[in-house]
Amino acid sequence: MSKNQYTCDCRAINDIAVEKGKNSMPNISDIDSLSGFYKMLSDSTRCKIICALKESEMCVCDIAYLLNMTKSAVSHQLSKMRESGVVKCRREGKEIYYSLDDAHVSVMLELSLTHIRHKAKEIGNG
Amino acid sequence: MSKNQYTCDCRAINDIAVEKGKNSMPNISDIDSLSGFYKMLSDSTRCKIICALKESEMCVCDIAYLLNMTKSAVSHQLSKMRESGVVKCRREGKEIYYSLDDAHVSVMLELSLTHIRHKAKEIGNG
DNA sequence: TATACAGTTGAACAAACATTCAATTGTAAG
DNA sequence: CTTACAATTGAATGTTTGTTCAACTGTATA
Repeated sequence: MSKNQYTCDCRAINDIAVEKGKNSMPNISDIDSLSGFYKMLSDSTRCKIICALKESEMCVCDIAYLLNMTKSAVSHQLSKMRESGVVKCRREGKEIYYSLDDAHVSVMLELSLTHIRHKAKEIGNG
Repeated sequence: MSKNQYTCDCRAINDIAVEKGKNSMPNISDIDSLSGFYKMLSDSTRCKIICALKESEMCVCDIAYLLNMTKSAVSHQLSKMRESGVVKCRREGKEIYYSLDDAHVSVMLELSLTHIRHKAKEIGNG
């Protein structure tokens, strides 16, 4: 395994490790979906919205009030979340009600929260 | 429940839903840790590094070669990942070997990948 | 039809971020 | 001590992104 012809500026040192990594690497499309999925969860506003909607559906005003934000800011985020299939919505009169459209997401949030609290405790105890 | 005094530009419409959301909302510190944790996973380069290190430890050259990137770019990312406790490292001669320092992370990545593939299939089948 | 309000949308702006580049540190070997 | 190379670091750059602002759409009601 020698220097490759693109942007890498060195030779691989451990050929076997590199080969193993190469073989188990998901394809680009899957990697992009994966990082995109986490990008959706990487903003504190969106995390809060998911936590709120886990309890009950809410209209934009409810969420804006709860999070102390403008309707516009909330609406922009909900729009992104809708595009990526995290939430769905329905109109009822003047209001538009949002709810979670991906059961897996809130389960994962809970799981991660437990993990993070556990890790914080570990660090706390040295 | 009336208009609040900060940046929200409306009244809450469903008081009970808002109250429920409020009561179950994690504290700010936990929300920040949560979104920060996902931010670490939200970049495709970092996802690839985690996938690679799941197989075996690697030095920076190996990773740079495998991902076709410069050592510098890889090193910058590894530095962030080390700070947030995702990877750890050890020196061996001139090389510095990186490995995963958080078993939970690679389990979660695998879980999310399964979820994403399943969802892609759903959409594919209508 | 006019008013009020829920919600959306696009442009603008500032902050965050990933990569590049050049300089530097640390270690091994001649 | 000098050379070579692995790796790190800080500044610079272009891109992405969250929020604001103002204008707009859609629905209910007087």
